Amino acid sequence: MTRTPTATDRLRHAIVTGRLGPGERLVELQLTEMLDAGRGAVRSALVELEKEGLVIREANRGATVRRVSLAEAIQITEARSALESLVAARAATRATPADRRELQDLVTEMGRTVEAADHARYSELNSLLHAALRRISDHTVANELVANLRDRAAGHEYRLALMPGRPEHSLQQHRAIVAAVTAADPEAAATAMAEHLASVIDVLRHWAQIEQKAV
Amino acid sequence: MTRTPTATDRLRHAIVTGRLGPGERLVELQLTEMLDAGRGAVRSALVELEKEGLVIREANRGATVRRVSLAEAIQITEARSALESLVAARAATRATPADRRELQDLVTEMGRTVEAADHARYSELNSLLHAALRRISDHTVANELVANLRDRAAGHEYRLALMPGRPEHSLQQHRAIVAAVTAADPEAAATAMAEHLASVIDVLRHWAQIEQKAV
DNA sequence: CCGCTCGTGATTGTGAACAGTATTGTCGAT
DNA sequence: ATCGACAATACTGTTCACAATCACGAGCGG
Repeated sequence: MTRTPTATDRLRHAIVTGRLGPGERLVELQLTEMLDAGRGAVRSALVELEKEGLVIREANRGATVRRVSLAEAIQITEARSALESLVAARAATRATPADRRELQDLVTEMGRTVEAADHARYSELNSLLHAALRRISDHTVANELVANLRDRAAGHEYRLALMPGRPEHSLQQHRAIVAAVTAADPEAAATAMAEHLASVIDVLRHWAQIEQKAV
Repeated sequence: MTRTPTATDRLRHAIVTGRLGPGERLVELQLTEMLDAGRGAVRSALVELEKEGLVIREANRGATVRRVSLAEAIQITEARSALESLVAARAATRATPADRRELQDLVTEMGRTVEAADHARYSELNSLLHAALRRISDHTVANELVANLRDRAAGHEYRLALMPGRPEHSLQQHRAIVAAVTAADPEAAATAMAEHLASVIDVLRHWAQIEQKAV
């Protein structure tokens, strides 16, 4: 029984997938037909998504899709790094033999997709791997926060996989994470995860410099 | 011009200060007079506070103040630990001389209150110190998350200061944090903060065991 | 030609009424 | 006395209309 997605879910999806671009105006009346919901539900959705950091609302001036700057994307990833390190450490202490198998299977398939240069599938496996770690960690609070942070930075992360040489780099880091988790070594898992996200942050910083030059 | 607190702010305050206890029913019509706001604003406040984890809403059954178990309080503090370590590290790299002075003044006053056994003032200084670190860190994303986590666990933290011997212990840890920050040593600041919150978690775990025996 | 004021349209904010749903209390049968 | 059906109640969820506010542009004076 997978309950039907709420208006909030649909609106969130439209934003993180980019169907509604940054800065786009969100007029309540328009959203009622787009989401097929009453104005009350739409208002509620806007309030929720504002709390999630996906939307900005100004009094009497309406809501817009939030523009997240590169500087903010870096902060988001830093926070994610702190939390996902915790998640990885916990996963290392809690993973069952079946879990370890699953993680290893995921990285081996990631290796194949890197060879095949299948970016879309790689990105998907990437998500699956992180999701698996979150499930194994069973840390409700951290998982909720991480999920939110991921959504917020979605607009900036999608181009990561397209960077030349990046998948190989990323693959190695994921191997290190999974190795630490399967070895039940929480400290190593945390540092491996931190290093992985630190390298993501490096890329973002690099882009930030380019962007500044362009202006 | 400090803008007047919204209905959401007032309701949040009532919950974190314990004026509305865990499990208490939140009837919209009652809240309209308690907060002096329309039902729309009350609804919006409930949605927001649900996102903040302070309130639970069930369809057609109304909202209640969320009960946070000790196990959850531990998770919350773990997540806070991860994020506040990041905050402390950033504060260490960004603190100005004036900031360092302010931090040192705070710990010396904390020392005096410990001698005087002034629990209330100590708790207040504790908050001020953490708040100062957050301000100095200038890490919007992490600060927002930490503020939220702090509110969530508020119901469990208030009794920490009453534990015998705890203030002395806590004071030492805060000294270590401030020392690392003033020394501009981010790694040391992060680990000092992590140790501080680890000891808080230890106390919570200790309580959890007692609680289990009591059942 | 520039700046200011004032109207107008669009959109949010709010209050009231109504409908839908869970809960509680009551009555009757066994 | 206990249980089940059923009515009464209390609340939430939704809709509607209207008031409040802001952005934009026209008109006017300098």
